[in-house]
Amino acid sequence: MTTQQHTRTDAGLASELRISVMRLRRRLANERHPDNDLSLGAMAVLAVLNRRGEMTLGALAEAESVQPPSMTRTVNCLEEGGYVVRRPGETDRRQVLIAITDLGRATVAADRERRDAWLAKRLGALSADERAVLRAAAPILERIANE
Amino acid sequence: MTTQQHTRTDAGLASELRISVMRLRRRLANERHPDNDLSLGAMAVLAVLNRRGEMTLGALAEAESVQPPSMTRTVNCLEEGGYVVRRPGETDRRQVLIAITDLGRATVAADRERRDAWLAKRLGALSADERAVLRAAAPILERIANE
DNA sequence: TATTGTTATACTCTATAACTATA
DNA sequence: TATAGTTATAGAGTATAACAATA
Repeated sequence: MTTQQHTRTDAGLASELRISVMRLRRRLANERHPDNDLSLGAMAVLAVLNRRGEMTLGALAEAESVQPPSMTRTVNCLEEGGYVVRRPGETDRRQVLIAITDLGRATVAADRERRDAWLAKRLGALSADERAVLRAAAPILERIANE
Repeated sequence: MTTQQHTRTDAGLASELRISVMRLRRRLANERHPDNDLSLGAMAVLAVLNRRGEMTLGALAEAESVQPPSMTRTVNCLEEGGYVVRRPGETDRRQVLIAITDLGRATVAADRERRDAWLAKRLGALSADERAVLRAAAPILERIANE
């Protein structure tokens, strides 16, 4: 009985979460950063590089849970814009090391400064309790997504 | 000081949430339902129709926060599969009313029964506290997305 | 041979603009 | 004219398969 109730509750929660996540992501994807032409995914890659330093393309793909060809495309965009540079791996020349540039770092910093205006504005409209809930939820969502 | 701290915290939260939501959504989109060939969005539309009854295409588009052409496509898929039926509006024949069929209802029911196996499985692995956090977070995310 | 990354190709979901039918 | 929906077209983001270079 208790188990069944849990199951039902989890199914409902899964459904609700799924729809919320889908919709929120769509809204976020439509909110573009005014100062640059980078997509949501590209900005996320830039943030990873900024945080973790130079990485191989493969490691970057794994960190973002995408396939290597997708990451190649994203990195191409970033490189064309001068946000990152590629260089061949030193010990293994099949690898490609990707590093963030000064422009990339400045972009991340500027972006963080007035980051996610759309979302932050809405977060600001929430109560402190609601924000606390989201703050607790974010790492759980992250963990689920990375499993 | 307090304000600044809030701002900083909100920016960080926005960033974290954004990345979590993006990634989780991508994972979810890759998890297909084994019994049918419906996309995540199509299943969501079916769920709305199941809950709210017959709706016009425009109302459905607004409910899902997509543009009418996108909804036309989704409804085409659903209609081809026999999950919904179209009929012209009675008072206004420009409108198209979309209703869920028995197959559609059965699909929603079956889907709910073993809904979101991927997500529910992961939710089941969480602690009760963590599930409670997500249960509280889902409607907040939903509200943010619908604003 | 196995692995790293790239190229080629295709699919899904979304959008905007132009069009049709009705009001 | 204005509105509801559709068709046509395009763009972003993702994937798989085939390929190149290196190990």
